Amino acid sequence: MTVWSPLPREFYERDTLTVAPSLLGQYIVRRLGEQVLAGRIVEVEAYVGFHDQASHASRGKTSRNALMFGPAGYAYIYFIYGMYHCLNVVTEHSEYPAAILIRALEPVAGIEEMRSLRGGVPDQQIASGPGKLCQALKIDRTLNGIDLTQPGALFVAAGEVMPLGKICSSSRVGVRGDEKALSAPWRFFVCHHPHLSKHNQRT
DNA sequence: GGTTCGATCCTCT
DNA sequence: GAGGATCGAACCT
Repeated sequence: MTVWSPLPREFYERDTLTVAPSLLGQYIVRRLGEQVLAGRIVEVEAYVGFHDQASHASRGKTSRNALMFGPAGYAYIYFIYGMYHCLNVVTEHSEYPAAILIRALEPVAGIEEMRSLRGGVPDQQIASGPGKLCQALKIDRTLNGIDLTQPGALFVAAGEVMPLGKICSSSRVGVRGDEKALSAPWRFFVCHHPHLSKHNQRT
């Protein structure tokens, strides 16, 4: 049985564009009673600061995005398009809005349950997208604000360090905003990994 | 109180 | 590649 050891808060209190690629290779762990579901992070996106037009924080602090303005190491989970949830980890310090969207996982534990939650799609599609991985791990707004540094129902556990040479980046997916927001290469992923979301993979 | 629309995904063409 | 699903937050009036 694998021991899942949560990453400390200090991990998230660094510059968001440093934390984002560092999350690749770490694990998202979801506990459902006795059962443990887990996946290796293979794709993320950074949303940083007051003026990132792609970020929910760009229009100021609201009840929805308040967590982004809070301390690091907590989950910011929101409901989107009437049917999906997205999981973010909050970074940096209080009163500065920053978070990292978890976009894709490679399932590593509880795969049978994840398959079932996803309706039996091929394994490479179980968690290959932000909405999909929330389905696969049974993540919804009831987990919004949970402390990801504590070994509870949802946390991030230490994995292996991803070699720099295996990390690729690109512009972010599905965002709107000014030229800067559209062109910023703030999507990070494991190059050529089979469990990525379906998008162009330029380096 | 009404309208708009989204950090998505699936299905159909 | 286009369109629909489906609903709550945000932003009007």
